[in-house]
Amino acid sequence: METAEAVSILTALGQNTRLDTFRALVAHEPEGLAAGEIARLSGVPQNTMSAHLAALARAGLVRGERQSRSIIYRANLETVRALTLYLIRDCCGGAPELCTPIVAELAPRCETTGPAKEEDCGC
Amino acid sequence: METAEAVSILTALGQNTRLDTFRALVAHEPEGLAAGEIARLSGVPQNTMSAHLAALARAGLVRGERQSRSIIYRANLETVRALTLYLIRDCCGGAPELCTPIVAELAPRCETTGPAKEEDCGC
DNA sequence: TCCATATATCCAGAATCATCGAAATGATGG
DNA sequence: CCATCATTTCGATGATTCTGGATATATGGA
Repeated sequence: METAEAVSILTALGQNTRLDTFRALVAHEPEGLAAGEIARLSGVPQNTMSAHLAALARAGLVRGERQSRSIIYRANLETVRALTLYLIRDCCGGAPELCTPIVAELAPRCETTGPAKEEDCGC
Repeated sequence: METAEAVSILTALGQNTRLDTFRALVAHEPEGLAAGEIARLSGVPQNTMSAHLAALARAGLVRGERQSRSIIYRANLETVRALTLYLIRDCCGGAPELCTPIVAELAPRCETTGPAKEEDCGC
């Protein structure tokens, strides 16, 4: 991932309404939510929410698909995965002390066989 | 981490100059860089960079320490670690298909014993 | 004390963003 | 075709952010 793309994703998530919206969509995977329902759940006017959803979509964080009258939005976890790996790799390249604790915390199973060595860390 | 804190970190990194600056500081760990040197490397006026560094510091992403005349800034990887775990856990809670591939990609060693089971994933 | 260096703060202009009322677009059923 | 519903687009307003010139503060040396 290029830095410019990371900036756009970080900017999209760096706003309260949008981060909340994204979290709501993640929580409603895989069914998704209609745009109007998202707005109603958040107590935000529909056109305001529409603008935020467009921003999230531009960053590749959500995708909207027309389904009859409604447009169903769904979270795109692949983008979060790419952003996460960008952050970890970009940091881990210069400082492996970041990668190891994250892996250790996410996959405690790996701890029983010892933490991953630096040269095995995909960073 | 609360969502409000995550928003402030994401906002701080969601700006080109600041993300570049942070990356430069990560690359110069653990010595750090003087504020003026950062500005010169980026070709950004000194006072503009000072404002960006203040924003990064407010988000806990960097720390400045006076050393004689200069103020040496250093990246705070702990904040990136916390943000990363927030993103993964917040997403993984609703969709474990995010956590597993990240762990698999970061710690290939864990793959040889099979990917972590969902109930073992710290998400 | 005076000067040079290094950085932060103050301030203002330009640009971008968030918000929302009003109107337009698109889909469905009668 | 018309009425209705769901959503987006338009347009305007207020708030925030980015930027950089000028100034203030802090440190160290002569």
